[in-house]
Amino acid sequence: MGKKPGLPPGYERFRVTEQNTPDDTGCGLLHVDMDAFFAAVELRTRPELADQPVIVAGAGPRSVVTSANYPAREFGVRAAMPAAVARRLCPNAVFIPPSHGLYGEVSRGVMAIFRELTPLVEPLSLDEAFLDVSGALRRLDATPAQVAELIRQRVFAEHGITCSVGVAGVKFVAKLASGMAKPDGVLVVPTGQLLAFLHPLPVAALWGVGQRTEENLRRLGFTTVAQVAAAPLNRLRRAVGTAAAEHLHALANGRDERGVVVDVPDKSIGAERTFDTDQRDPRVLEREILRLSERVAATLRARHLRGRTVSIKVRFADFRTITRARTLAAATDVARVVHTTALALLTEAVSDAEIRLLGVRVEGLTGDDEPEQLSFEPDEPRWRDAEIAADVARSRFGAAAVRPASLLSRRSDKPT
DNA sequence: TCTGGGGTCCTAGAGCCC
DNA sequence: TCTGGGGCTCTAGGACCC
Repeated sequence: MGKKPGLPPGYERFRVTEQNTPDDTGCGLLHVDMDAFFAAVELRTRPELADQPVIVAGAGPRSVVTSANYPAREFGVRAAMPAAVARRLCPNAVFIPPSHGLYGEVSRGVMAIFRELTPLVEPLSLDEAFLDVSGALRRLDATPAQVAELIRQRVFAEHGITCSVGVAGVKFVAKLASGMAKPDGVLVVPTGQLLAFLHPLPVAALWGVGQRTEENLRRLGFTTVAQVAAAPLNRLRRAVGTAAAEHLHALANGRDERGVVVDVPDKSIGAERTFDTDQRDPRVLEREILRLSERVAATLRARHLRGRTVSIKVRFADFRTITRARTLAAATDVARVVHTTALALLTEAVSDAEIRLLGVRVEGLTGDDEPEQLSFEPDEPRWRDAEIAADVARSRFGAAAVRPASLLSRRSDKPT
């Protein structure tokens, strides 16, 4: 969401229309991206708002825009923009709080449509996925562009939202194309025109070039993809480091060997919270660390994972951010262990400072069926049993059914 | 304008082992 | 015994993505 839409001058020839069908031979990779996904899902039940600016954002004083429909974007509203700024830019917009459960539901339905067409589906987030349809064309009796159109028709018919599709022979070009096809369109980049498509674009079009890297590249005189493609690797390395230089050079020359990966394993599980107002009370901070540890451990158990490294993130009032990590003797999914470690890290790293955000993350994940190393915490198995029992109670009676005693009282820090 | 929350990947330094 | 270097792991921070 929040990608830069729009077609550069001269790129109409790549768009699929009734009059124009670019050659899609060998273009088996599709990138499908829902248009203004969260806002579009909300508009299904409030169609009378379709032509008005609609912004999905949390209600807190520090919330940001999660999604904005196209009328709102005309006022300059973008995803990740502070909600207060969005309100100033577009005072007449309708603000809707996000309903993440609903978006997950719609997302599962859409992904199911993709999987009916091809087993090679790689979801990137709730609202986008790569599909490799090259092996399914004969069975579907269709070209890649026709599969793209079929997907769009079915997603709209069954879920009432529009999506855009990029069709190409390599992944990142398909992704670029879907962004340019927005809203509600299909773009095909014929294999023979890959470089003609890529080279006029600004460097920021390349996957992995954000604000900082763009600025570094610009300082060295690189503003277009063509310039990066022609650059000596050594000069690029100076701008962006070894790995990024090789990566960008390959992409700029249209090389992207990555295939569609169906099962991308989780590398870490985390949770974080920005306080409505900065906090320095140790009791508030300790309770938040406990709450976050509980959430992270519950997610680990739900996904049958354990992790060996516990890390915390602390963002101070001045936005300076630090992280601290500790690797345990054995992988864990027990909140008690995550909490004890995270709290120790917090106590060592911070004393008496105004804190804006706290986060807890567990990394170095393995499956919970892998052979267990003995923990140094003798009570860990008992804590684990107790937490699993609490998981069961929560699944039956709701999330509030079982909570640590220290999370039950006091509304002063407004637990969420 | 003033910056959420969930992630991944890369770099660089320190410490350790061989 | 001392030293250097390579490889590995851990840690911290930064950039990026949606």
